Amino acid sequence: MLRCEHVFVSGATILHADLDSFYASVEQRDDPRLRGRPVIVGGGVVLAASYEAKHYGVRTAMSGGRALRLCPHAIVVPPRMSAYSAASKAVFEVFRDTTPLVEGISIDEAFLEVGGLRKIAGTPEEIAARLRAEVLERVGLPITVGVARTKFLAKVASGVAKPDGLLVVPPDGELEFLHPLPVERLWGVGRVTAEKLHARGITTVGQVAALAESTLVGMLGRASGRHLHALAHNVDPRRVRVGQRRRSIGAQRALGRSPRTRAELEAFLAALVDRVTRRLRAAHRVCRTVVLRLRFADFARVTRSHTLLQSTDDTQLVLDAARRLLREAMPMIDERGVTLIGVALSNLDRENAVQLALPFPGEPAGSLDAAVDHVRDRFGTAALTRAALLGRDPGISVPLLPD
DNA sequence: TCTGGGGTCCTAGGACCC
DNA sequence: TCTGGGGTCCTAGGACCC
Repeated sequence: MLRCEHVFVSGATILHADLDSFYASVEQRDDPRLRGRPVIVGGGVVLAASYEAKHYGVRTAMSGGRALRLCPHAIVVPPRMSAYSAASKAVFEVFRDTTPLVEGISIDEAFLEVGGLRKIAGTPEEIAARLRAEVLERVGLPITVGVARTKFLAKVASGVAKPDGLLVVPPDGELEFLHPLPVERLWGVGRVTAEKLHARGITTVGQVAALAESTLVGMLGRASGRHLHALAHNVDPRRVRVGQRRRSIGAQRALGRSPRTRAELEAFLAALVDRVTRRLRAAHRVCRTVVLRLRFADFARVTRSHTLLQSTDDTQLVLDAARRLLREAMPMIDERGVTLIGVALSNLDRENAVQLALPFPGEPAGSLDAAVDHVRDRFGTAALTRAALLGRDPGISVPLLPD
């Protein structure tokens, strides 16, 4: 019988590893008095709840008041972000000792590709069991692992196996596993989408799979419809990718309901910009778009953004842009009352024609024609306009060519 | 039930370009 | 002077995830 390596690789070789109630588990690990008891991390809002608390219906993102009504004897502890960050680093070390192909999804979950390790490390199931034991031994935290042929199914499997579980979905049992599950298990189905589906009597993945893609697109829009159609049939060709970079960096602050003066808002804004640009520089990255986020008393949200001509990691340049956005938003704030202010930096590391044109203004005037030709040929006339705008700053005029 | 802080991706219109 | 099809970038909003 012929056996070749790709037969193995096409089996269930993707692990989705997910720490259980991560923040709460770290608290229980570090304080023995919390073990076996309902623990809530966070104050005004539940950031994480131990399984003992979840048993009473406490959920992440629930208000603290409601959580305590559901579970009056819960122990509420303030978050210790640095402890969680350290625990996450230690767990990711275990991941990377297992396989070099690790794709981090968030602070407490990752995909691991183990298809090439069969000869040296055993079957994916054996590797997953060992991974769980090692995370417990080296970091002291429970972790659930789902194993499947696709990323999506591995994630569904870990969700079903929680807490402290291991579940392998064999390639010949995928749809039997998937189709009886409620639609909420599908990645990308939240409250709004679930309600739309429920309204048409659709509650299981199997019912979604029975619909034509065009029907789903009609109900949910193009991207969501196609996405859901594919997932319901377990079509997910995404590979595990190493070294995915963040696409935005942000910070925000809830303000409560009391009215705020413009001076107060400016002070909050400066603190947020300082925080976020420090993180930007620590990551050795630059941004080009500054986003101001606001939330009003009625919980409606708006964003206002400005894209700079040039990428930067400079606190003052970002703050100048953020201040302008805030100033323009003041009438809205005065009218509606602001309850949250945030700053996000996006368009990270996006080089464009402007930057490529940058060296040219410093060069002898004779090379400007060559610079203009170069920019226009490579990036079109629009890029040339931007290059010319930039060229004005250093006092050098780049001639705009008639098209 | 009265809501934190950190993210991702998609849509849609307008400006502009080829 | 009026016209099509295809593309990018910017801005704003929204759903969703942990």
